[in-house]
Amino acid sequence: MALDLLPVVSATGGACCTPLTRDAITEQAAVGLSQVLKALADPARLRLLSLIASHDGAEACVCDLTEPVGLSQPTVSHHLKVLVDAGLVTRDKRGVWAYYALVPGALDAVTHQLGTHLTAGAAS
Amino acid sequence: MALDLLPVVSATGGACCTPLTRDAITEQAAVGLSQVLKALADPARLRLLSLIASHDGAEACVCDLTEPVGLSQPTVSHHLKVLVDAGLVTRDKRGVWAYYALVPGALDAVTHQLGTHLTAGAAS
DNA sequence: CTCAGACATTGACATCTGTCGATATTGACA
DNA sequence: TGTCAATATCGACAGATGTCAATGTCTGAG
Repeated sequence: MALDLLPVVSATGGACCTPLTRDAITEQAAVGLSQVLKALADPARLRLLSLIASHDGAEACVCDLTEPVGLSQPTVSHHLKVLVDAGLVTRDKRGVWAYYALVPGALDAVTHQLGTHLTAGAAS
Repeated sequence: MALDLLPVVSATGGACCTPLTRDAITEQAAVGLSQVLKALADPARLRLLSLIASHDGAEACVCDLTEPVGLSQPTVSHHLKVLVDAGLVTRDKRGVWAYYALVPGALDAVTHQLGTHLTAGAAS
């Protein structure tokens, strides 16, 4: 096929398009980053993370968290599971109580990716 | 009613609770922050933001964005509206074309709030 | 004025998400 | 072993969300 010899210019007329200066985020990276952001994008979960960070040693048990957020115990447990699945907190069951702690650096990784891909003129 | 004289200790037995070292994020701040994070928490919108950031001058028109993300034009327009409403990008219609540009500092404000409230031992 | 093209809006639909009540599971203790 | 308390899981429900086809709106060209 000699079709590849044809100039497929499609003649847009030199219109609106501005030139690219670098590559955008990949589909795969966007999906992964959005999954962590989805875990963060809820008022209850933000409060839970903040409460955990505010406790001594950056860890807290469910009984510390249920009352301040004003939600039922199953709902709090559900939100904490979402945060664990997103890799933002860890769960450590000691006896009857479950202690949740921040994962060091997890949030930094998110903000770093945001800055890398979503800031004008950011190179690496 | 003399009920308030009763010691309502509820005797939890001095159990699991760790002490607070500072105040957590307020409900109001959590709602506001989560709204911006919801706008970010979508693969298509992350790619749109990244594409805009990758264009010269950190701005791009819809015709630059529809094809790379692989979605229909109304869907892209919808996502861009979400980003505008969240204060992450601006819309500037010049003639027939609509140019979308990053809002400088908008992303920094988000990451700064995350670091302030969600990092262990972060003071202010 | 009419037409064509770029973009926004609408309406509809399937799917995802947050919430709760009810129930199951687990560990401490008598 | 049996009971109690802390937490997780299940089932159900209302509301939010992402997507597209169809249509509307606006601008520039002729």
